Amino acid sequence: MDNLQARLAYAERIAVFYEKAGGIPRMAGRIMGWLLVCDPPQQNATELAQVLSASKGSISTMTRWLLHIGLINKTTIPGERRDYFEIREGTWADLLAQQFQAVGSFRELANQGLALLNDPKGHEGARLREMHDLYAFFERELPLLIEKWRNERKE
Amino acid sequence: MDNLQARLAYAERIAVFYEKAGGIPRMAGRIMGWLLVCDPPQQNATELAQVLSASKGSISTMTRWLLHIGLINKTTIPGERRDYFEIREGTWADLLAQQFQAVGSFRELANQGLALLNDPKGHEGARLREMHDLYAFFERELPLLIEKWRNERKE
DNA sequence: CAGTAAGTTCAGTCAAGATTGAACTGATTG
DNA sequence: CAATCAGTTCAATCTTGACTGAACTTACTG
Repeated sequence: MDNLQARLAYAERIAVFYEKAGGIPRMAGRIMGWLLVCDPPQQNATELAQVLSASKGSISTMTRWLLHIGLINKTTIPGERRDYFEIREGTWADLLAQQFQAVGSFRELANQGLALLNDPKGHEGARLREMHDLYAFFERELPLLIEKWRNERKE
Repeated sequence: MDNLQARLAYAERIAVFYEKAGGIPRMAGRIMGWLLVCDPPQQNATELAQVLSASKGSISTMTRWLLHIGLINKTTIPGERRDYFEIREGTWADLLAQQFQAVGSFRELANQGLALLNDPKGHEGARLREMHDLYAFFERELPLLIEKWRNERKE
């Protein structure tokens, strides 16, 4: 690999981004970033710890977490006892779909708020009704969009 | 207000949610939550500090931030020198639109990653191409959705 | 102009959570 | 069985950033 430094810097940029945007721990973001540009695409824990200058401990914790979230795969090569990690195919659509789930919770939260008001249908409830209607709209539409994407992709 | 405690608990729930989902500071979330269910919908800094058991300092910092982001309005009642804060109308659509902006940045990040590879169009680039295509798709579609919402709303 | 009320700023404190490092388990190999 | 390697766990440390409280600015009011 010629441009190791550039790729590492890239992994770092990915990490910073995901930290801000999605609340993903820095080190987990580094792993994701590195797995996006490393060669070969499969890497074991020791390699990750070395190239990212991280402890085995945090690699272990974060890979477990990334597996749990479903962003990476753990594979083993027959005859080897090391575990290899790689970006899971379809990760991104799933990740977005998961983030979109929050929309449903917000719609629900708006409902709970309306239940607290004396006159939910009156002027007092306008703030929460706007919130509710918007989130309900997106709760309906976003899954359709993801569907559309998956169909376009298949062709 | 009869159910003060319930409304405060609600503000807290909103705060926790936004903290997880969007990286919004806890106290800013409390202010948003409270402004959603308080009566009247306008509240001044002193009232906020009192009801939320917070220091004037953090109220000042967080209201400034919320104003900057555009989630609330600052209004003044003629003849009074206090500032009143309220949820801005159209806040939610704007907030979503803003969060959707991140999608564009991700598409851009994917591009930068592809530029690092020796053979972006080959097998090596498959991971990043998937990321790129998905985000490009949503970068195109999401603004249309918001548009659609705004139109539906107007009618 | 003194007094008071509203709001801002900022240095210091505190808490949450990421990261490390060392001790551990378990599997493999000579 | 001793030695080594891969990986996990967890207590301790370190970092980041929210929050407070006190000193300050500004503006109104008698």
